Amino acid sequence: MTSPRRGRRPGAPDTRAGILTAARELFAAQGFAGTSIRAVAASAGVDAALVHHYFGSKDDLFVAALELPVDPRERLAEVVALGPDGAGERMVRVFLSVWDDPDLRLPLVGLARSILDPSSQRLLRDGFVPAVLQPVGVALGIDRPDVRMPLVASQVIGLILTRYVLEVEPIASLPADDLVAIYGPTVQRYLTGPLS
Amino acid sequence: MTSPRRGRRPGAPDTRAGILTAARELFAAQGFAGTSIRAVAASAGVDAALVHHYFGSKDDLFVAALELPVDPRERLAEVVALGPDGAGERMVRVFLSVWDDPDLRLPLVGLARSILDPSSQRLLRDGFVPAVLQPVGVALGIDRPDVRMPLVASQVIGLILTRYVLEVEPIASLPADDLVAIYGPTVQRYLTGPLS
DNA sequence: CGCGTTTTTCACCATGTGATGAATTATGGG
DNA sequence: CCCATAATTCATCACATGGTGAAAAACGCG
Repeated sequence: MTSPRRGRRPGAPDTRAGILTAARELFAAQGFAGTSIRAVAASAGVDAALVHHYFGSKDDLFVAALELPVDPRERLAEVVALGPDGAGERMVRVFLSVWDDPDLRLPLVGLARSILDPSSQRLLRDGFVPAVLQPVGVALGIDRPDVRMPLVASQVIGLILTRYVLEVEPIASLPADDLVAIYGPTVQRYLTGPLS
Repeated sequence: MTSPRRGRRPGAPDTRAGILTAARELFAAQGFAGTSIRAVAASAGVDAALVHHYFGSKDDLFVAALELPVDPRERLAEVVALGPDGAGERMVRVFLSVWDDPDLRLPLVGLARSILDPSSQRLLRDGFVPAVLQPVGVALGIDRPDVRMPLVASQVIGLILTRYVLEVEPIASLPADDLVAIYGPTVQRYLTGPLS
């Protein structure tokens, strides 16, 4: 395609979607700090000013790129519906299936890379844990959800990071069923089992 | 103190140590990307060129700042010496005590913040797990250390991040003994217990 | 067809970053 | 005391970044 010196491209190229795709890939691969707007633009085949046009600031691009098309609470509702028995395995299975969804993987990896960034770490501590996980514990009717759900988080975070971000073998490539069998009992104990 | 326009300061100020301290604090608080050499210099009360003088590049400063005065393998030797029974609790206790050491906290937090940085993530996947953890599994004589030690890592990483970096309550403030009681059985099962 | 709007690039800005080299000051040994 | 060396700052560089505004091209509606 021959680009004009300026101005609108002919046809209906969805450059906005192209930018989002490029952003998701780069944020996942390189993290927020390691990804420049120019890199996103180059990867999308557009000029960097167009990124600003569509998304405003880099922060706004990040938010748009990492927007999940599903609400994790809906997926976790499947866990709650059947009560606390066996909830450990069901939770692990839900987390794995969410992460194994091709449409969600890049945004989720991009999000994961940002959790240790001081400016973003409250996303997890003050967002995900209280707003997503705690209500699950409450809905399950478990004892002390305020204590137990963070324990669940500590294992789930470790599992997700080692499998999908850090790619530590063999965790990275074990079948989901194996991981459910391994981690289900851990999560179950954190939910309902004895803690000492 | 009135600084001269240029030149050596009188006396024996250990500006090199001051720079290292400032670097440790800032890398721990803001991560590598969020910490500039000028910020380190300002915090140490010196000119940024002095940071280059003593440490060379920013990468070299990072390596120097995060150098641990202890070899974690020595601390983990205490775990190994008593064999696989009870090794779960001993491991959790060692990790907590290492992290609770005031001299080690800042370098460790700085390191932790870098584990999800794509350029550094191999430190953990190809460094810590095979070089530090795997030999512990081998020395303990457990079955399948190549599979089990990464599982241990997944929980230890989750615990350390939620307690010391993300500061998720109540994990962040529970006494170490409570955490040993909670996480010891998990690590023990990953070491020697049934995985399915 | 003309025009307003949308899309897109070019040109540029301010600021910050990691890094370099020269000038200056202090120190200690001969 | 002198001088070589080490420590320190100033001045500067090349480059990169997020961001802005104007000019140009395409589109679709009246």
